[in-house]
Amino acid sequence: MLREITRHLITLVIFVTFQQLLWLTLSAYEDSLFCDTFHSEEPGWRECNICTKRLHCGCIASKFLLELLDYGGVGCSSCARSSRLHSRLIKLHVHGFEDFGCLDDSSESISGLLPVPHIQCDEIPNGFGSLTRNNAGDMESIPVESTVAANDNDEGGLAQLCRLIEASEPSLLHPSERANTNGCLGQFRQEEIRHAIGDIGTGFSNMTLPSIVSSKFTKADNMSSLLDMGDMHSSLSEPSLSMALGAPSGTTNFAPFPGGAVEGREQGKTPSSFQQGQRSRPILPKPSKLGLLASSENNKGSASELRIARPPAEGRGKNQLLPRYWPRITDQELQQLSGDLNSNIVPLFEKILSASDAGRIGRLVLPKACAEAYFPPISQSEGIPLKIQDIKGREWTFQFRFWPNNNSRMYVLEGVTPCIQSMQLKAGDTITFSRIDPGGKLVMGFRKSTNNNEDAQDAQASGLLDGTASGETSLSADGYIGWNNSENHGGGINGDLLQQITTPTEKKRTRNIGPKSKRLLMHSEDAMELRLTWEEAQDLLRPPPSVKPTVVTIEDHEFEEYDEPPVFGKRTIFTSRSPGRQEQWAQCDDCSKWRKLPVDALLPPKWTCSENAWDSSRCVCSVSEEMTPKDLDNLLRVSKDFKKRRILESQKRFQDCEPSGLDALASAAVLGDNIDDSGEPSVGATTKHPRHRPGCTCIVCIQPPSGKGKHKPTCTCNVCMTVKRRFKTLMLRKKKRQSEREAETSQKDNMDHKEPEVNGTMSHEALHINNPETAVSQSKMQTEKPETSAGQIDLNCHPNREDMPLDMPGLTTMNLVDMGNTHLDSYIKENGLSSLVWDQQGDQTQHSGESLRRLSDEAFLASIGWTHESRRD
DNA sequence: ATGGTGCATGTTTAC
DNA sequence: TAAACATGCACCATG
Repeated sequence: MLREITRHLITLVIFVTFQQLLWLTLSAYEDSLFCDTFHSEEPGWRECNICTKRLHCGCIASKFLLELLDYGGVGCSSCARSSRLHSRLIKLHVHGFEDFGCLDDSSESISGLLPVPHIQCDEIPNGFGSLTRNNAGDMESIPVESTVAANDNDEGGLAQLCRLIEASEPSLLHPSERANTNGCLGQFRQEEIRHAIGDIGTGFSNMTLPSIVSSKFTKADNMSSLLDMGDMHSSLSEPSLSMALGAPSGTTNFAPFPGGAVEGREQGKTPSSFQQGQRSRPILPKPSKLGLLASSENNKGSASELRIARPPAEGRGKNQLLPRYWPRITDQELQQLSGDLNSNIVPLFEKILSASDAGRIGRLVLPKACAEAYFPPISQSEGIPLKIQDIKGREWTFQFRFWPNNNSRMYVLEGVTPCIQSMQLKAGDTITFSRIDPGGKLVMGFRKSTNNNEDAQDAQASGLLDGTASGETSLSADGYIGWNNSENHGGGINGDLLQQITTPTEKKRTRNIGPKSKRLLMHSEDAMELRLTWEEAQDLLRPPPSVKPTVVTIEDHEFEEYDEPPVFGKRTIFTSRSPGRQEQWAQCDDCSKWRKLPVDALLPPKWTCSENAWDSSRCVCSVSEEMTPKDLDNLLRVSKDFKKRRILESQKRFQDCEPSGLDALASAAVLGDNIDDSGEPSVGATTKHPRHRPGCTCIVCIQPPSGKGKHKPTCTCNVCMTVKRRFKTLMLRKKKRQSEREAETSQKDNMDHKEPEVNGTMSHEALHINNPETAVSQSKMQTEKPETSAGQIDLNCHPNREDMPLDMPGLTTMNLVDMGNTHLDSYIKENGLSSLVWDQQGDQTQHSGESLRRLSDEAFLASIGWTHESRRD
C-alpha cells in the first residue's frame, strides 16, 4: 500500500514537473503554439490552420522529446512510435513515464500516448493530458480542459494532477490513497474532483472516436489498423465523430441547430468554439456529466455504439436545457428512425424515469426547460391534452399541465401509466421525446435500462440518473425511440456492437452515496424482503453477552437497560412437551441434529454439537438425536404453539395485576406485535427483550406503566384510545365476516349437502386435530393467510360476544380465555370430537393436547378479536 | 380501503 | 443560493 502511494506520488511529482516545464517552454514560445489542425509551411514549423499561430516543433521535441508530425499529431522524437494518428489527435510521447506504461514497445496498450483532442492554440499551455486506464486496462488520455488547468495556479500542479488522476481513474488510487492524497494536498474537494470528471468527460465526449480509436488500436502508430477498424466501425463511428467534432453532418438528417452545440451559456464560455465550429472545429459543449457518460460509454469496448448527447433542437428556451436532457441518439439510430418513419426525426429531449415517474401515480415530471421549449405553451394549471405518438404508432393523449411550485412551475404529463406500462418501463429507463418534421408531431420512445433495479436505485440515490447514470447499458439502437429488441425493425445494427458495459466507478461517485439521500428507491419486493429480514433479525436479538443490564424500576416495573447493543444469536425453538416444563432446542450447524438446551441458554450465531455443554452425551455430531423424526415434527409444531401459549401466560400475568379489559387487549396487542405468529423460534424466555432500549418508541415503551388502576375504562390516553379504536374496528370487521359467513353457509346448505365441507373452516380444524401433519401445514397456512385464519376462529366465538361493549368493565383476560374455552368445547362437541377433551393438566396425548391448546389459543385470540391480521396492524 | 389530485417540502443541482 | 425536481402527504372521491 505504502509503495503504491509512494509510487503514485512520485509519478505525480514527475508528471507535474514535466507539465511545468512544458508550460514554461511553451510560454517561451509565446505565439508559437500549435493546434490540432496545422499544416507545414516550412521545415520545422507548423502553423495552426485556424489561428495561424506557429509552433516550432523541433524545439519542443528537442526539449521534451516531442515532435509535431507532418500529418498531424505529435510523436516521440526518440522512438517515433506514436508518430502517426488521426489528424485531430495530438500525441505526446513522454519519456520518463514508465509508470503510465509508456516506452513499452511491446505493450499492447496505448502506453505513453497522450492524444489530446481538439487542442486549440490557447489551450496548449494547459492542454496537457493525463492518463487514464480504460476498462480493458488500456491507457487512454484525458484532455485537461482549460477550465481545469486554469486552476493550476491556484491549486498547484500536484493537486491538479492528483485530481485529474482521481477523476480520470478513480480506481487508480485506492480509497485510502485517495484519502491520503486529499489529506496531503489539503485542497482536494470532492466537488472539484467532480468538476474534473465533468471537464474530462466533456473532452471525451468531444473526442469520442479518437479516444476509442486511440484506446483500441494499441498500435496507434499503425494507421492501417486504424483504418481497418475504422472500416469496421465506420457506420457507427463516423456520424458520431462528425457530430462530436462538430463538422457539418452530412450523414445525418439531424442538423437542427444552426449553431451546433455551442449555444446558450456555452457560447459565452467558448466563444471561439463557435467560430471554429464553422471551420469544422470541434464542438466543445459545456463540461457536464453527460460527457462522462459519453466517455464512459466510449470506454465500453471496441464495438461500442457512440451515444453522444446532442444539443437540443430549436425550441423556446432551448438554450437553458441542461445537457442531462440532451437527447442521446446515435446517428445510426437517427438515420434508421428517419428512414423507418420516412420523415425527419428531431430529437428533442430525454429523461430518465424516476421512481415516481414510473410509479402508479401516472405523472411524469417534465423538465421545466424542456416542457417550455418543446411542448405547447400553457397558461392554465389545468393544462391541455397533448397527443404523443409512441413507437408503435399508437397515439397517447396525456394531460400536459403544470403545478405552481415555488413561484415557478412544475410541468407534468398526467396519465402516462398505460403508456409506461405498455413500454414496460421502470425507474431508470429513459424516455425520449422527439419531433417528426415536418408536421411537428411528437413522438416518444424509450431506452430500456437493462441494469437491475438496484443499479437504478444506486444511480438514483447517488443522483446519477441525470445523464451520467450508467444504467443504460445495452442500449438498443432501436431503443432510442422505442424500438426495443423484440420489435427490432432491422437496420443492420449488430446488437452486440451496442452492448455497453459500465464500470462501477463510473456509476458511483463519491458524492451522494450513502445515507445522505433519503430517496433511496426501494421497490416493494425489496422493502418486503427487508422487512422480513428485519423481523427475523429482531427475533434473533439477544442481550449482549457478559453485559449485565442495568435494572431500572419505574413504578414497580423493572426495565433492563443494556449499555451494549444486542447481539445476534442462533435460532432456537422453545417448546413445552409437558406442562410447566419448557425446553429449548437448537440445531447443530454441522450435522443439523437438534439438541435440547436449557431454557435460558443463549447460543452464538454458529453453534454445533461440540458446544453443547449442557448435555455431555450429545456433544458430538455422531450421536443420534434425542428425538425421533416424528417427535421432531411435533416439536416444531409445538414450538409454534408454545409461542402462542406464552401470549396467554403473559396475559394471565396482566390479569393477575387487575387489568381491565383494555389492559388485556392492549397486552394482547403488545404481545401480538412482539410475538409474531410466524412460528419462528423465539428468543429467550424474557419479556424484557433487549430491543427495548432507551429511546425506543414501540408501543411497549411509549405506553405508560400499566400497573394497577392505570387504565380505567374511561381512560382516554393514547394507548387506550388506540386499543379501543382497534377493537371497535375488529369487532365491526368480525361482525361483517360473521354475517357473510352465515349467509354463505346457509347458501351452501341449500345448495349441496353431498360434498363434504372439505374447504370449510370446521373441516380444517378437524384436520388439525386428527392429523398432526396436516395440522402443521395448516398451521402454517394460518400463518400465511391471516384472513383464513381469522375466518376459522370466528366460528368459535360466542354469538353474544359481538355485542360486547368495548368498555365492558368485566372484560378480563380470564373471561376471554374462559369464553374461548367454552367456545372450543362447544366446537369440539359439535364436531364429534368429544373424545378429545380439553385438559388443563395436559394429560392428553401430546398431539391432541397441543392441538387443543393451539385451538384454545386461537379461540382466545379470536374471542378478543385478535387475529393475525390485526396483530400485524 | 383505495386511488386520484393538488400542493408542500426536502433534496439535488446548477449557477 | 436559488431553481429544479422527486416525492410525500393531506384531502377528497369512489367503490
